Amino acid sequence: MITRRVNLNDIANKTRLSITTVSRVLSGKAEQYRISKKSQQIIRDAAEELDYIPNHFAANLKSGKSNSVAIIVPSLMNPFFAILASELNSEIRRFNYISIIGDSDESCEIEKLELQQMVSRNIEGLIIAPCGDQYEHIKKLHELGLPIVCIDRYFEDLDIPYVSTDNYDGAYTATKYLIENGHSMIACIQGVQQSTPNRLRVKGFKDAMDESGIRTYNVVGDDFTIQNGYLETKLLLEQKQLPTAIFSLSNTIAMGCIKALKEKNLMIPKDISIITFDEHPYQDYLEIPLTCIAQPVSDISKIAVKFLISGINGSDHMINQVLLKPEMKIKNSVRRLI
Amino acid sequence: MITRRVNLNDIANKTRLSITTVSRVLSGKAEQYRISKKSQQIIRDAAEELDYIPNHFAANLKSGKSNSVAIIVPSLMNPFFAILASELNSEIRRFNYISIIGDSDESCEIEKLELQQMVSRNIEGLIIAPCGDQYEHIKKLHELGLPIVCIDRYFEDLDIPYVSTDNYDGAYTATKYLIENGHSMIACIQGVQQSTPNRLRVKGFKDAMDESGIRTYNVVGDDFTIQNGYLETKLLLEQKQLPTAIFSLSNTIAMGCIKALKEKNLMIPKDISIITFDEHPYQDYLEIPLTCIAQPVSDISKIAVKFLISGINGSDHMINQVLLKPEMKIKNSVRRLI
DNA sequence: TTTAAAAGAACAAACGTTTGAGCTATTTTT
DNA sequence: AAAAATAGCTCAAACGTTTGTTCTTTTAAA
Repeated sequence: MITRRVNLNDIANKTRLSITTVSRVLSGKAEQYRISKKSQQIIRDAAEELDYIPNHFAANLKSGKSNSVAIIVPSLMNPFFAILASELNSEIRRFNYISIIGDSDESCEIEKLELQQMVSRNIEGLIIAPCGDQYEHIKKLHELGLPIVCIDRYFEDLDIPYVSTDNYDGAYTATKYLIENGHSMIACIQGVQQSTPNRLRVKGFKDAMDESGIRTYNVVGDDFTIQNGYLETKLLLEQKQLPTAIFSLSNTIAMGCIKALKEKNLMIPKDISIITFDEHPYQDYLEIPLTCIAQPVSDISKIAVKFLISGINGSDHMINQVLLKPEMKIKNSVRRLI
Repeated sequence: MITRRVNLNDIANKTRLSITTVSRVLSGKAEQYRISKKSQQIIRDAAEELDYIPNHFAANLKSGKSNSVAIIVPSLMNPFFAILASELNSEIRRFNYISIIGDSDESCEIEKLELQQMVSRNIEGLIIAPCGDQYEHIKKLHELGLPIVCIDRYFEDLDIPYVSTDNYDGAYTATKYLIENGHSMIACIQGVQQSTPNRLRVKGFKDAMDESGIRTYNVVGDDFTIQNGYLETKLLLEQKQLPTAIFSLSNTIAMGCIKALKEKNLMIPKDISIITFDEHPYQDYLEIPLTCIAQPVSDISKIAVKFLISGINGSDHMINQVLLKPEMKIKNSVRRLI
């Protein structure tokens, strides 16, 4: 800014009242400190007239309250996280907090750096979908007293609050559904292996398979990206024995999957069936709407913010680690084989 | 935070050096102020050991540099803006700035409020896709010296820098393409009417129609949402005389469009052709990949950030209002009628 | 050897708020 | 009429940095 911003001092000078009084009126503490209605009006008018915009930095320096929280997700390019971040952002704003959004690009190093930057900006809380299984830096902050809520990805054996989907249940349900429809040659394309959701989804998949006495199955892949879905599907299609169904562990993977199938002129669900984790608004407009395990993104956001705000206000919830049930939405991408 | 954070004073005490010296070393001004290598090392070691994280608020209060900029878009739910915000976010980070992302929800009131909040957080710059044609609040900030870059939507008659697509050209090209393919009954579904891109797209559409001697055409709609695309298409399909082609002015509108057509069992492009503004990664996976006018989102982001950083550094570009040519990507959604 | 310059580090004020404590004038209670 | 309470407001320190100036010590030049 070229021109100096108007500050409390300017208003104090103009109104011939003290900075203290002005501060108290403008920060809503007028009643508490018995400032007369008249003075209040004078101050408010002056503030209005001078276009006063408070300096949060100065305020925070003294009060310790920054009114900002951080949101860190592994990739904003992934629509799942983009939508999540967007919902969190507006939910947080409802509590008069501002959010600083960070993208760790699936890198623990970047995650640490971003976290540092955000702490140095005096965030009062953190909502994070950690990118891996490294949690030292997060744990340290938690122990320092920073309210933290993990979303989507979390650490099972830490006592950091989290809100996520019941990934095991979702994967188990999806797999059972495939099996019930007569599939037994099922390939599973996974995402980031060391992430909790991925582990649990794979576990749900395997358990369902095992329970049904199906011994041979493939679990491949290593990233929640279109790219990974595409490449892994390509590879799967090279095998002598083609799978009759693919279980994709994210919407991005599913997209890559579809692309690879298209290239081979394989039809869904005629030639191969697909079921995927995640719902995406556009999924319904695909050639074949995909049967999916929809995560309750809105609920996750709302609960996460609720937990965080409670934490900030020092009133922790009794339970603060929740898994919400996902919903299977049956469309047209799974063929009935029996 | 429960525990007090480590500050410069703690490090000064530990190293028996002054706060000033510590500050200078840790903020990279050691050489400039001739701090000995030895002292530098001592200080850096101590900082490391104590887990020092600088307090940006305090730093900013003195220096005036907040190292943060604001990004405000009309709706993060719209993938176009979500992707744009995401790209801007990472581009800005490359310059060691942090971005605060805001969502004005297509409301000028919210936009003003957010802007206030951000200014009070001492942002050094602003990248905004303003939601309407109201610009007083933005102009005021600009005159106060805050570097601003408009993206996507902008004000033609202000001298605020902007980076956007050549919307007129895109719309003109798209319309001509439809006409060349023998279409003459063309409906255009628009978005927010008072936005510059929308106005120019409509103008491009009309000019192309007029030039081709086509006098009758429909321009309907009022929002860049799936909802709007859906409803307007529904209405269009109620008419006695159906259009042979629809020109959708955004990817969201196109989605609504497709939904309405599906419900009526109309096939693209057999029964009706579609061309749309915006490209979306998922668009290619639709039943019928949509022919579209792709905006150079990455380039827009990079140029916008470049302009902004120049502005912040006080070195304004000669030209700072640019329109990038969009690219028509021909897929399969337009039928050749002749 | 004296003087000047350079190296190395510290002082202290400032940034714009918030906040506990204190002050004066007025009103209420005794 | 004196004492106590209340209303209304101000003082001044503090938050954790940055920064222009100043101080001391060492090194180089005369």
